[in-house]
Amino acid sequence: MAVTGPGGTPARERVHRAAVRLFATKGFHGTGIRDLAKAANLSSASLYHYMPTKERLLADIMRSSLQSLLDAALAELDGLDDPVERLDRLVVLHVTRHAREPMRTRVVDNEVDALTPASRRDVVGIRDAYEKLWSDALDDGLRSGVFTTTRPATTRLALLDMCNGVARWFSPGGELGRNDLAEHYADLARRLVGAPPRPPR
Amino acid sequence: MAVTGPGGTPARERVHRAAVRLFATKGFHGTGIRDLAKAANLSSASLYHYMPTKERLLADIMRSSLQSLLDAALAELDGLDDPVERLDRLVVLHVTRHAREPMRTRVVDNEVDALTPASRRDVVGIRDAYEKLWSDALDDGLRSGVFTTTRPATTRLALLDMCNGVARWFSPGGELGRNDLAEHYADLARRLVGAPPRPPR
Amino acid sequence: MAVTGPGGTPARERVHRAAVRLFATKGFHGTGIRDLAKAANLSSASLYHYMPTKERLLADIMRSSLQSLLDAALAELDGLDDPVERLDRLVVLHVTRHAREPMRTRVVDNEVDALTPASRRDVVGIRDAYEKLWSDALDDGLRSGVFTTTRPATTRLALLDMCNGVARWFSPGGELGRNDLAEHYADLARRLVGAPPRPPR
Amino acid sequence: MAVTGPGGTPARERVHRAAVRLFATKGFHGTGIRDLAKAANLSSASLYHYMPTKERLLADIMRSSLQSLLDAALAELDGLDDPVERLDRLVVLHVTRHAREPMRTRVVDNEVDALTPASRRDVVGIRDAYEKLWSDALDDGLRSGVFTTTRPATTRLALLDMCNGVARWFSPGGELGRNDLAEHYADLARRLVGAPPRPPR
DNA sequence: TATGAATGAGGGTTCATTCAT
DNA sequence: TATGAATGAACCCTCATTCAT
Repeated sequence: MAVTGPGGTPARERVHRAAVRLFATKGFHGTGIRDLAKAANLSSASLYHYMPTKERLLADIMRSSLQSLLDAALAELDGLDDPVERLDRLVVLHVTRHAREPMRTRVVDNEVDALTPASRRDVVGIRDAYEKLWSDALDDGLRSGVFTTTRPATTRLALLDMCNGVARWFSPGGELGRNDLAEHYADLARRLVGAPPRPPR
Repeated sequence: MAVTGPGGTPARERVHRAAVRLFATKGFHGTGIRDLAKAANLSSASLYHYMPTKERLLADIMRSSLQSLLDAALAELDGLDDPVERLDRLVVLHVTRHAREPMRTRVVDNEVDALTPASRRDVVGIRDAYEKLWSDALDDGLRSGVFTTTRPATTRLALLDMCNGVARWFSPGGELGRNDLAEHYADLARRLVGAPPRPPR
Repeated sequence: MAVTGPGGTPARERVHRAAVRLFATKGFHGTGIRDLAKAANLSSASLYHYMPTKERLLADIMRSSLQSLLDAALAELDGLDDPVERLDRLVVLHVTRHAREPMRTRVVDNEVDALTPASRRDVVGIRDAYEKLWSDALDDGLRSGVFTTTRPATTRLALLDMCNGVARWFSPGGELGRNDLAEHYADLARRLVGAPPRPPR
Repeated sequence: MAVTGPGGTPARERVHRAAVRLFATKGFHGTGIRDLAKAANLSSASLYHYMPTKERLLADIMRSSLQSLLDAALAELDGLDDPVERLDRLVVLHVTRHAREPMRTRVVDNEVDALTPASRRDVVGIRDAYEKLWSDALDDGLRSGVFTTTRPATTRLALLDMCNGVARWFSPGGELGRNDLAEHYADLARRLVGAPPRPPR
């Protein structure tokens, strides 16, 4: 039996949605518990039926966001060997997600410092596992000679920063669709690592 | 006769330094006026001799940071026509600055939303003027055929996001020096826009 | 089911009572939010369940006080034509109220300048409506010749000032009761406007 | 050698003037030391060359105001016996002063509660001496039968309240001059105490 | 489930005052 | 005489959180 509060949507979901939106636009510290309550159509006391703490709510959002991204990436890469294809897939997945959920992603990217040390360890752990997929693809490509760069570590960072940027400016209603955007970024990524361009469709 | 408070440094400077550091690491909303005071070796009341308001302090930091970057860029580009050289110079300047003052830059990049509408207008105005230098260089290069990309607007954003990222992870004491870093980014930037690689030294 | 806090009285009422007492004796600006809290047996944070703002609390007190006085006056005068009787009734009502609630009245009389422009407009509006009842009675009496004075406007002010004064010195426990006081003031008022003395009882 | 600060007027006087104006319009507690400084064209630190304390400044203003009123009243009444004439003179003096210096008078009337107990004793002492002149005149008149009232104490209060009111609404530029006003109040006062009207001029 | 009431701690800011210059 | 710098205490108000109902 689904329990839906006065907003028509299950309350827990409403709280998370509201939190994502507010944390993304005003920052964790800039968002008050009352803002959250109002946005979720709940009293601030009721909020605590759906979250243990404001900080834990943030941690949950970040953790689930990153975990889902990691899971998707693992599924995407499953069985693939070719570094170029792995890079392509990682970029397309990453950019697609960032374009589909820019708010959620902005929270993940900007609010790590607001976490408790314990939560922070968890979150950074997942993030590291995710970024290792990128490092591995890059390293393999460099070893096989299909990628070229004089500074692999720095190049990897540049590549990720470039892809992360999407969440900061992409607006879903714009002229450029998510898929076209992702394709374009795959092209850019190949350029960055010195891989041959993707064949035209 | 320089007036220096209990910290050995002129107080106004100490306040600004402390603010940059704290705003960068804990965020504007995460930084209390008492944190600021302690970091500047001042009472919280004394803080108000050196700033009208916490928000105006932030605005001043962002404004002066951006203005100085814009001024330096204008000086750097003065008299230059070649789009490739202009891009090189912009990237080197940008990355050097971001690596020299990562804190200050992080504040500029992350705390725009904490500004008053009025301050925000000012700050965004300067930032737009600065980014126009990049757009112009890119457009000129595309027109002359020395750059190639199917989506100029998106490519410009990707390029800037990549360069901005430096401020988020660069630590001055690391193995890679500021100048080498900047050179490497100039290489990456050329790749991104499809320009010929820079000749080896 | 009445909800009563640690003071035995409904909290909202306790807050208003305390505010009236403190604003009357120490002035609005001389009363701190902590004074108010202590007097209402509440923490200063809890205060804000019962008032939006210290200033709005003041405005509410003044508004309701004046409105209730105006309503009572309108009821009192309903159907009356004779200016002398109207003046008698106004004086008796006014003085009785001022003697019954000298604190509340002192706030109304002394703290208008502490109001926000918006609140001030409201409050002064009600006060003007109330004073118009006095003006009308005076004017009617002058027109009919039952009152005589060379300077009606000034006389009206003198009359009101005289009656307002009660709130500043009347203490409920004194030898003179509220009703006797009011009767005496009705006599004085008649003298002031040159009306015949009231018949002895 | 007169010492005049940057305002062209002796500084001490400027401070007092400013204090009178501000205390009258915003109240003692509503007036900050910085308001005072700005109004006196001085820094807030410099203020303390001309006053020991904000409270003592208030006390000085009130004391000198009342003392000067008392002195003038004593001079005015010197050698007079007739209660009616004494009352006339007191009213005219009182009203004239209140109309000439409404600000100063408002401070005296409204800010007694802001005084230190010690200052308060001083001030109230002078005020009591002054009011005794009124009581004496009234009592003498009642004894001699030229005044009639059933409640002398209350009537005296009503009389004083009426006269004090002038300071609250009189504005020097109005249609009614100070002297005419004072004459009118003398008429009203006679009415109040049941004395025969003053002969027409 | 849902919320009004309640609060200690802290938010940013201003207070009246002192003091070295 | 005049003032910038400095501050502890207090300003009004909001914070995240708890709890009885």
